[in-house]
Amino acid sequence: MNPLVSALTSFSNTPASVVKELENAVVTQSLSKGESLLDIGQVARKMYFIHTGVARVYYLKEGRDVTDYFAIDNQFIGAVESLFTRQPSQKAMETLTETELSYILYSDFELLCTKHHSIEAIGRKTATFAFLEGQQRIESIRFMSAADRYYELERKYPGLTNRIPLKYIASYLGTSQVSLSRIRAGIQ
Amino acid sequence: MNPLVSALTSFSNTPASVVKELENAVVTQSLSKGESLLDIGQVARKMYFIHTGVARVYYLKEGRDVTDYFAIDNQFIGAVESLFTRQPSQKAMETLTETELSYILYSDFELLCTKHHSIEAIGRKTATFAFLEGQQRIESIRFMSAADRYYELERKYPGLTNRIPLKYIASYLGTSQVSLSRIRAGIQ
DNA sequence: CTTAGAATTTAACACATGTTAAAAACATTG
DNA sequence: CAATGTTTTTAACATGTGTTAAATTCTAAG
Repeated sequence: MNPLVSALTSFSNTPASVVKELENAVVTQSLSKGESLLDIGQVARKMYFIHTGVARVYYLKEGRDVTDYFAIDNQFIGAVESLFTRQPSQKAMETLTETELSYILYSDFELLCTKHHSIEAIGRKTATFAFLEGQQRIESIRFMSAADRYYELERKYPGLTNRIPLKYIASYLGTSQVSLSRIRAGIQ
Repeated sequence: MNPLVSALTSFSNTPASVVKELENAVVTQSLSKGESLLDIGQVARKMYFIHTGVARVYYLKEGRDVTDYFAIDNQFIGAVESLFTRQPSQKAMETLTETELSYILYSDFELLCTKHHSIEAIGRKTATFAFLEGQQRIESIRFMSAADRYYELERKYPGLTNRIPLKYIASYLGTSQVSLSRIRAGIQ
């Protein structure tokens, strides 16, 4: 089964016929490093799911490149605000390594939600799950130091910090490259 | 119509019979200032909706009282992690003023989700909306100063800062009471 | 292997914000 | 209207982190 479909349907029991409809709506792609998945100003239309590789969502804040988050392994990635609101995205997405991924058009997903209660249930659970992840992010930003967030990132994604430039890590952690360097040196 | 029901059904078209089922599941209460809606360690079971008054979600972080967020006017409030995960809540809830509110048992809401596709759709949209609000909170924590967040709070809830103790505001804004005082004094 | 460019670390300084503690302002109650 | 306790502000100091810029290390191409 397609990894995206399998991730979605793991949230809920889904009739085989409905799974098949989902499968039909999903597209799989191989991309090389540094390819754009979405540019700033475009309306996002696709929910991506990374099979292998690393991608990031980023944006420009007062001229500076800020990484919003990374997706790796078996994770969803999308410019979620733009997907939901259908407004031009403030955020862009790109691959940071060679990447194998799938996507589904969000409009197709919504059609399937309306058509099948079981998909709607998946949608609710997925959104709920995403909400909880957001809450955890809020907690970690509010109460963990940049150092702690770095160690947490290391723990969660061992080796990531050697695979991609540290400037992306620094802005993701909400700190400067210099401070990240001090953290890595153990200076504090 | 009950304000909680009306807030939920505003997200989506809902058959009158289903609305009636929702109404039957909702309870309305009047509470005085300083009443507990949930204690730390309890499993949250209720989604609250404030008609009038102010309530807050808070928790203890290293012995200190930290306000997670406020609810006021026509807003939902709940210990959402605990509701969703059914684990004992790290967070507590209390009223800060006299409060008129409604609640629905989350288990009842989930039953209605399973029973009616239209409620499931409301659930998905509610969760999506909550997710987007969380994302905005993340942005404001990451990129706005405590001063800016204070002015934003003033703008969004005029007069709130005169209705409730500043220590709650300070911890909500993620700053100290002393810094908040400096902000209010315009010192910076 | 050499060299140019990028990425990372180190250095030096400025400054915003936290901390503790005291003072002032405000609220509440007898 | 005192008197007491609570809330808010002010003061003084320490420190962590951002900034700019230079030094070093790493990477990749010729």
